[in-house]
Amino acid sequence: MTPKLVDTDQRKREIIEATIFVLSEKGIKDIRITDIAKKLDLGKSTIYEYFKNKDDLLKQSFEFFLQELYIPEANEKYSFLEELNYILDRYLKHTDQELKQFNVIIDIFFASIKGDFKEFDFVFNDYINYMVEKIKKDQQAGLIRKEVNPQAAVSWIGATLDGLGIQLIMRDEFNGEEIFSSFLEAVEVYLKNK
Amino acid sequence: MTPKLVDTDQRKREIIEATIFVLSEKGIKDIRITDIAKKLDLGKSTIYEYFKNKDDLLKQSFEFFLQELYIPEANEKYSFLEELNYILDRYLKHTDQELKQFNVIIDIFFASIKGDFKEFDFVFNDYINYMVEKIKKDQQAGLIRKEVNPQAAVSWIGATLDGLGIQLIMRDEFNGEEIFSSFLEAVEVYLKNK
Amino acid sequence: MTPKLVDTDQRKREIIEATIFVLSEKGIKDIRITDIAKKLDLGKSTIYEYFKNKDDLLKQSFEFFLQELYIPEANEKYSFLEELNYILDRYLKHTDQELKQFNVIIDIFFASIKGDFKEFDFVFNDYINYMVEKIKKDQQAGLIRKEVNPQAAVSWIGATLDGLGIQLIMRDEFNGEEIFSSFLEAVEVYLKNK
Amino acid sequence: MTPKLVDTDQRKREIIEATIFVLSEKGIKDIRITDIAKKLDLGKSTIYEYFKNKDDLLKQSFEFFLQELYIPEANEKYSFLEELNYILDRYLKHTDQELKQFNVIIDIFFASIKGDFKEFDFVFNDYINYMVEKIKKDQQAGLIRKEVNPQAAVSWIGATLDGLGIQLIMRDEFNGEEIFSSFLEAVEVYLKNK
DNA sequence: AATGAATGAGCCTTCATTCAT
DNA sequence: AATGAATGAAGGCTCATTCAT
Repeated sequence: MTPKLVDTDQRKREIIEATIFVLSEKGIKDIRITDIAKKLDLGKSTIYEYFKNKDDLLKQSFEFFLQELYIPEANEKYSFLEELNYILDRYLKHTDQELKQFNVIIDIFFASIKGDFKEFDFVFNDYINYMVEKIKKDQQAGLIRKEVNPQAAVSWIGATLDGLGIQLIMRDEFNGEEIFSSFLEAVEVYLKNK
Repeated sequence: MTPKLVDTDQRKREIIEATIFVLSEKGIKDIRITDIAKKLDLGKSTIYEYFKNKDDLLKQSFEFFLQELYIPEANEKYSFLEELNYILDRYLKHTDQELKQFNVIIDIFFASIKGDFKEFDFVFNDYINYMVEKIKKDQQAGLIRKEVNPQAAVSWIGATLDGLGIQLIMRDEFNGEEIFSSFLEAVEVYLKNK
Repeated sequence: MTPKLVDTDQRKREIIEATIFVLSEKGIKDIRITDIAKKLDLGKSTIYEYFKNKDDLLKQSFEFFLQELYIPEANEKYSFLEELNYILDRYLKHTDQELKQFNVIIDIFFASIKGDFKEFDFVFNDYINYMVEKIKKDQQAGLIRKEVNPQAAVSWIGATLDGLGIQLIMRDEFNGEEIFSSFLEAVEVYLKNK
Repeated sequence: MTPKLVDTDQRKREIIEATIFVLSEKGIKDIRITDIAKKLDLGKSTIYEYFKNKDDLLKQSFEFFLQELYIPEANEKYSFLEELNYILDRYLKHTDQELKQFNVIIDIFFASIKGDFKEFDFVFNDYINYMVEKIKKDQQAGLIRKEVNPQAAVSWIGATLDGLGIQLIMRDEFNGEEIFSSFLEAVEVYLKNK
């Protein structure tokens, strides 16, 4: 029994990573199996050894991408407002590379909306739940007033983040600085308002 | 010279309306000229008598759709907050029919982001400018504090509206009532905060 | 019985003339019924009142065009060499308008070769016969030596004219002057050589 | 890595040859990708694996065809008149197969004139240059008189060859023998005339 | 495990032609 | 006599997917 020359899992991951790369360049509408194969210098049919079909490949790529993306790990110690601040800061200082990644998120987002990949709702839900818990903790710590409905607040604040992310991509002259500080001020006033 | 048997403007409009209908059912990714023709019981080629190509048809359909959609004139008398209230109210009481329309907006929105129909930026820009003016007027009327940067405020508030609209479609159990009132409160506090 | 408002023959001729015009602009491969109708400000279907189909229209247009073209009338008094001279002179001093006409001839020529309009052989045959007769007359008048086979000579001289006509159209820097005088000299030497 | 089961170069060549065959049967106006595929018992889309599009296929087929056709090397030792003789001889003794090939030349020729494949001018130019050089050499060897302008002579002699080739195809009762000898005599007299 | 080659299904688009009025 | 409107038929091309090796 000879050892595997190429780890199948490894190869699978390579394909997924190539998929995400191509996705970030071309977008979901224009991605072609051929592009991915070419990127890896593999035959098209090889991809079908690892994935049932294009949809399967995309789905698994999305999953992988999202897992990599949302790692709220070390942020446990931050308050809700601090984290919001941190997120917007990342929006602001994004690299071109990150901007491209953002495009992938948008693709997943809209595919999810359109029902093509309904199963990705959970990601957004997970994130919302995480933020809701944060607000509750802050309320107990007295950082946020008790009258605020955490679910409701996170819903619209999350919506704003989504909308701002879209603007970030769309507008060439997106004046993040001003907009974010206006938004942050509003959230702060609202959450602490006595 | 025989009188026109079919009003071509009328027919053109029929095609556009059919296009929007099919769009709301299938989405921009899956719309086929065949579908539209079938819906109208027309031959495929007939459509090409009225539109240069698929892109042209979609573009004109989008234009028509958006014109029908955004008719803010009558609202001139409302203040910014009142109008925001009004918009969210329409979100809340939407019919199934309107929900489907929302799907079309998402498509236009997405296509616009993705650069496929860059020309529709203007619609969103128009709307933003309209809101900015409203805030300025309210600031002069003393309804909104002078410290607020109208541009910045409208940017993030608009983003929220976009994000909420998306949630509206995505989530089956979207608790609009609570979310909107939380959002409105935050905006109000922010704009009037002394 | 009211008099005809538009003479049908007149209208038919108009259509034919428009066809030739469009032909000279776009060539046989790219001519469209629509173009002809548009040129005349007529409905497409009107053309079908006068001609069975596109082929019929083209055929009749060709016929008309050729009849107009080859009018060897007054040239009766010229000798063969004089006429050759005259033809080449027209080649040389062609207007842009005539060059376009030449394109039509090429089209007819090749369509005829390709068997699409086999019936136009006769035109070229007519012309050849006309030239053959001229040579014979010149032979009797002692202008051309008796040893020359009129049929054979006209065949290759005609071939040269065809080939030169093609070069005239093809080559932007076609140096007619030199080429024609070389050709004429050769023909003269050959026909008169004792 | 499995060995190639089908030699792609071979297959590409097969497609080109099939294209030329269909071209010789149907002509450029009526050739369909379907025809070529059917001839080879291949799927239409297979052809698109080897050629970018129909134009590309035609262009490459033309190139291949012309390369096969014009191989004048070995004739270096012949004088201009000998070569002319040789060419006309080939005209005369053409097989049916060659006659069909001639049809392909006509197509290329016509397409080239019409500007559809402008790039094939070079073939004809190459041939003309080759002949011009031949005449110059003969002039130095004293076989052709110095007064002859090589460029001009080749132009009209080439034109004659073109025209005669066309007649060859068109006329069922083309009396080559007589015509060619008349033409050759004329050329000889002209080139050597003192 | 890898893939080269092939393809079917399907889409957009063009254009000559028809037919009721 | 004229034509507006509609369309069938056909062609080019794309792309995910298969299958033998």
